[in-house]
Amino acid sequence: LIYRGRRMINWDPAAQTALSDEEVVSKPQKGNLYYVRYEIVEEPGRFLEVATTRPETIMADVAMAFHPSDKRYVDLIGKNAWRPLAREKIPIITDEAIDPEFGTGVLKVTPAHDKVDFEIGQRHKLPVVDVLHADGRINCPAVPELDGLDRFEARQKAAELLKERGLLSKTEPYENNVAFSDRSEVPVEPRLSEQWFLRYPKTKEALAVVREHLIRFFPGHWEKVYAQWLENIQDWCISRQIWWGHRIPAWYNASGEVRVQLESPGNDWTQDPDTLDTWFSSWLWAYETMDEATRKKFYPTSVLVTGPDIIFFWVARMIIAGLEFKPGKSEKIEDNIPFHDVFFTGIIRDKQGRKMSKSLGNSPDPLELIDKYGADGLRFGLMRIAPSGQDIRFDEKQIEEGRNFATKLWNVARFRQMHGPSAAAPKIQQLSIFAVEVLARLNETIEAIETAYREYQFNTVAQRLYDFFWSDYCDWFVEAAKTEIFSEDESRKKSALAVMDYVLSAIVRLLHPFMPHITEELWSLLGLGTGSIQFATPPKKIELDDVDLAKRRKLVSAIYETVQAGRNLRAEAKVPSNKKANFILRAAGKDAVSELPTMTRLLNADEIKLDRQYKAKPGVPVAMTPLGEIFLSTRGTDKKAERDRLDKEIAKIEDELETVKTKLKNKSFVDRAPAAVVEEHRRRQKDFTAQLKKLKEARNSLS
RNA sequence: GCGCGGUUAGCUCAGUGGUAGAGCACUACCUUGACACGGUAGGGGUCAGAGGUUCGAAACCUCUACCGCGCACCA
Repeated sequence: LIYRGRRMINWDPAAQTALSDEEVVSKPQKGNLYYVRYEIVEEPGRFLEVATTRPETIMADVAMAFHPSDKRYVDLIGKNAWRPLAREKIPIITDEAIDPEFGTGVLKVTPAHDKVDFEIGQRHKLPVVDVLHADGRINCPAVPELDGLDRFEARQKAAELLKERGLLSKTEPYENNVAFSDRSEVPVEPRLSEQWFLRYPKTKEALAVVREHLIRFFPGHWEKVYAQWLENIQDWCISRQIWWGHRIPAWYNASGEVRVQLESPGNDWTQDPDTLDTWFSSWLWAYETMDEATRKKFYPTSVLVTGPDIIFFWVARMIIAGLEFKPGKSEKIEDNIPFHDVFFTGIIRDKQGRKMSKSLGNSPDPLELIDKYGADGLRFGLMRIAPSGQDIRFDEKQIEEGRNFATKLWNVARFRQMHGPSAAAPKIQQLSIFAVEVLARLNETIEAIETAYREYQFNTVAQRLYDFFWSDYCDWFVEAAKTEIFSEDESRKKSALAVMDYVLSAIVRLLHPFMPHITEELWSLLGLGTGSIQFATPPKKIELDDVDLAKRRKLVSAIYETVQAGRNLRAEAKVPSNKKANFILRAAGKDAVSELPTMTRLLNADEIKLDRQYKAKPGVPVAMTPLGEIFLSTRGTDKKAERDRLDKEIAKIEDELETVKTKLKNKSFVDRAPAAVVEEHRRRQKDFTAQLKKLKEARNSLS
């Protein structure tokens, strides 16, 4: 598997070490394309022109080449050209690797400094002439003007030399991709060098365990990236000419023998001075962190959480290492894989979409963010915007939302604390319909969260908790429950507080992974762990089957809708928020009678009069609700304003009615759509028609 | 060149076939007995474009455009 060999590798001239393919990144670079003339030895005065970006390596040219089918140069096959720097005869050959479309269709073959050229050299048994030092300076005493110069200075100088000699016909600006060292950020040199390599074992198995989902990737599309890498995998150059890292356990003696072992074989042996690629050490991490006996038994990791940028460096290699090297390897392949799930996080980018980096200085300081928004605010804000597998565009606004959420949580707890102890857990049948509603929604939230957790959708978990807490709990339940909390009836009050506690404790526990500090604090401050209600961790869905759940929930949503319609009337009629208003409800049934006090509170009303016979004066603002018509009796009559409002409302509903009608007239829809969908449309048609009739009556009374 | 994402409100983004959503920003009203880091109401979208599948498409399929990323090439 592991061998030492002399091959073309990626060389970092700044760090002066070999690199693996994964440590090389290509970047577009602006440069020049130099058109250089090589004189034909056999035909003085005739020149072969070649386009190159690297005139400083001309001294290392060992041949000129073009594509065998290229008719322009056929007569030159077998002839020679004069190398213009370090003048020497070099053969003219043909090779399939040359692209006739590029430049002049002629390539200068420089096996020492280019991978493709090296391969051409091998095919044609050409020599390798190396004209670079390890640090990237020119090594060519034959051309004293260039010898010792840095490769980039030499490029300029070489072009000047050629120009002086009339061998440079033109220079064009040119942009190409240049391979850079990820480590030193300088262009890499392809270099023939003696290094240690690994021929990857178990690549087929590594592909299979992911394809067959013994290891699952989240999100799944990274499987394809992983597969693509494994399918095109090349041997891994594992030796580094740097001093930090594990020293390579290879020993040499004077007669050229090599031994690979941990201990020195004897005095006349010297150890390889090189170290191992840091990832060659890291890929053993899954089991090598444990002692000898333990690592034979199991892997401690079930889930690997990491960034997709190290899928090749680490994830893929850990899988391979597990399959090949796991101590106490089992017959069963699933026992040898180092983890079962891999969760790829997004990479946090700045507002412009750039990766955060020290050199750009675009990373926010976490400590400053914590100062401003709190540790929990930061954590929650981040979790809520962490989309599965997408990169995250960082915006401080989103952390601010996290802080606001934490403040909201703190404040509702403070409100709760002002109202003393709660009762023992009340029977479901005795709860208000609003309490039943919030408990039902808590159940739905718990269910949704569990599903999301299973798929590592942490943003969904955070979002569901955010919505449930802020909207269902604070905006609706707590506001509705104030009727009972502020009532004289102690038992009703305590029973409402008990539900507040129950739901709040569930919220605190569900939020704990996202906001550990504030939830811990509230848990003890509010005594949520010591009350009379027994709490399950994690919170379980509460049993609601024994009440007439659907009926109660339908009434709650009718009430909430009516409240919203009433609030809208207030706002439209410009009744200031701090002024009490009066409403009249012309309702068909009496379901809502017992809930009028709560509706009155939610509407900031003096009273809501239930009047089945109410004859509205023309111009009294009215809205249609599931409970009936609600009138805003506070504002006398402004016929014009009311007419405009009704017209707008009528137009809106007519529009929706039209959509529904069209669908129901469509025979294929009625025949083919699921019965429930058709039923839903029929119900809406009925509702809209009824609403429209009443709205039009009100409208007509105004004209 | 091959592959993977993306394109939804001014901004950042949710949304896996059935009435287009959230937060911020914006407009109006409000410091009312938890909260102005707040409450209530409202305005704002032919869901990048074209074609197809379907009773029905933001969603599924095909193509195109643009943005981002990876791999390969890069004389």
